[in-house]
Amino acid sequence: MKYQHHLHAAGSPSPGAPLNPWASLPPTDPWGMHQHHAHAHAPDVKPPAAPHDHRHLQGGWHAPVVSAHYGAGSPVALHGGYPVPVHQHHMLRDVQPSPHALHHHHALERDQPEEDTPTSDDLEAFAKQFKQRRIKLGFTQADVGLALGTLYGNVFSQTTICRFEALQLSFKNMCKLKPLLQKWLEEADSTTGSPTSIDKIAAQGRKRKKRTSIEVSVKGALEQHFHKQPKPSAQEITSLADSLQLEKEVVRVWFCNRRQKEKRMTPPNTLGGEMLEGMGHGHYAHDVHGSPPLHAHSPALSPPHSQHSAHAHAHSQHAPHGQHGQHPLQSAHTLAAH
DNA sequence: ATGCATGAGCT
DNA sequence: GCTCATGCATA
Repeated sequence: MKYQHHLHAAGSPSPGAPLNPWASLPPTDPWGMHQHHAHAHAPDVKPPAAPHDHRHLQGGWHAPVVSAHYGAGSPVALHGGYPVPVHQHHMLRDVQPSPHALHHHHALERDQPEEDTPTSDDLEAFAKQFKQRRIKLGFTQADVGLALGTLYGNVFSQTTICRFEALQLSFKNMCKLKPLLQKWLEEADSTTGSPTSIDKIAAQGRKRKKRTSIEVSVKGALEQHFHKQPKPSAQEITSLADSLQLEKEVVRVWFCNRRQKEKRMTPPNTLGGEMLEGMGHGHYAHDVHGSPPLHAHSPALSPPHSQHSAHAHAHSQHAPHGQHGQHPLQSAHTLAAH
């Protein structure tokens, strides 16, 4: 029960959407934020008012109610505060279509596939195109994230932009972000040459747990268990955590994150070291950095079929398997010294 | 570029 | 307690 319910409105984010009237911050701040500006430029910004305004994502992200007093008065304030090589616009919009971009339509203008749900291939093509142009224009992933906030009210981190470009988000998530990035691309394109600096506010102050680093050997053990039981019970987690000498919470989160990975568009390689036998040369099924061969229908890949049943019950939680059997074989290797 | 983490929203 | 979107911190 995930996708079915509310179908996203990814198709039309209504380009004509009025610019957000920057609202003011709500009095309630779950974030102990109140920190003065961190001049220069903070690594990233996080609107204190709405960390991530998910009030109801995918139902069609609504308008921005983000707060933030970005000193941006202009609708188009990009650049984060570093020299931006202002390039001239040129470049065609057409950038190497996928070898299989066969749309019996016109091979031209393949921006908005139709008006609704894009296909995995559309996303893949767009992501690639996006990255290319972004770079040509001289923007970093962080810049784009910020610009989106200034432009539409939804700020995103470098991480998210990066993951979008690498197709490391769920299909649904990709669909949600595409329209925004697409719009940004247009804006950035027509604005090539109007550097506007904005202020970033540094809202931080949250006490985040220090990232616990899990040893490789331990990760291997976790991977192994994951293959046997992707969704261990609380009890199993406890004992597993115990035997691995990790906090239960850490283990629980690890599994959650691991599961999420399985659902990305670009599936993780759960390869052990099993393919080293027999073949003296390792040749992976696919190149992680070159041409993503993501073509098998993975759970996250299957676009929500144009089904408009207002009721859900078919839960797609399933585990379609099909490409699922990536082989558990994970060498446990060395013991963990601790 | 990614690993671990937080949190909203559901169940 | 899970899923999902998202990001700080880090490699």
